[in-house]
Amino acid sequence: MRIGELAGRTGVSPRLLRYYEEQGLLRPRRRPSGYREYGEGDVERVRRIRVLLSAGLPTTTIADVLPCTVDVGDGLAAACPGLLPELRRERDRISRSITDLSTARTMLDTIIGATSH
Amino acid sequence: MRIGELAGRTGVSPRLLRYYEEQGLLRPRRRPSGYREYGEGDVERVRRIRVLLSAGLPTTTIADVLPCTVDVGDGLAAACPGLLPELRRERDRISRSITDLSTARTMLDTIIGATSH
DNA sequence: GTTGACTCTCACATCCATGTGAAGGTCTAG
DNA sequence: CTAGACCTTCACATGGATGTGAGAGTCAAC
Repeated sequence: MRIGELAGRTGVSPRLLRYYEEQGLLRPRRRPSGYREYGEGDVERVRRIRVLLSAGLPTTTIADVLPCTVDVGDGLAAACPGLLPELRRERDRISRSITDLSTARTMLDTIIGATSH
Repeated sequence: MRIGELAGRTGVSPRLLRYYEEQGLLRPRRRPSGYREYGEGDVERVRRIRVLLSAGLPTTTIADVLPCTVDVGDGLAAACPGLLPELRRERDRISRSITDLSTARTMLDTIIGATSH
C-alpha cells in the first residue's frame, strides 16, 4: 500500500511515517516512481512504534527493539540477549513513570473529592 | 531561605525555581537586595509542582490548581468548583497515559521474557 | 577591604516528535 | 490530454521544560 493508506489505517500522518523511516523504524520498498510501498505487516509495526513512542522510548531505542520482535499470533517473540540491559532499564523507567502518574492522579483525585464534597 | 537552599532541599535547579515563579507557581518575597526569600511551605509546594509536572500537566494548569490546594496534614483540601472539569480532564488523561505505559511495559516484558527464556 | 560564593536579570541553546509549506513529479478518471 | 489527488524531497517552525553563560550586584568571613 502507499503512504496515504498506511496513514489512514494507522492514524499516523505521512510526515511521521517518513520520519520513522528516516529513523530506521520502517523500510518500505520503493516503486520505480519513487513512491513508498508498504506491506500489511507495517500496519502492526506502526502500532508497536506508537505504543513504544508514547511510553517515552526514543526512536533510536525503538530501532534497536523492533528487529528483535517477531510476530507470534498477537504476541511477540524475541532473541536479542545483548539488548536485555537496555530493555530492563526502559521497563524500569516506565514503571517509575507509572508510579509518578499514579501519585499525581491520587493528588488530583484528592482535590476533586474535596471540591465536589 | 534563599534560592540555593530551596534548590538543595528540593533537587530542583535555581533556574527552574525562577522559571516556576515566572509561570506563577511560586511567589517568593524579595529582600531589599532583590534576593528571593522562600518560606518553609515552598519546599512542599515545589514537591507538588514536580509531581504534577512529571504527570504532564502544563505549568499554566498547575498555576490554576495550586491555589486550590490547602495543607491538611499530608493531604489536601480544595475548593475550586470551577476547576472541576479541567481537573477531571487531566485525571482522565493521566489514566490513559497509565494505560498506555502499561501496554508498553507488557510489550517489553514479553520481549524480555522471550529473550531470557 | 578583599575574596569567593551566592544571587540577580537577560538571552540564547537544546531536545525531538511533530507540523507546515514550497516546488515539483506521478497516477487515474474523465 | 487534463484536472485533481496523491506522492516526492527539503527546509524551516513549534512547544515547553530545561541548560548555560555573560555581566553585574550582594553578602559573609577572614
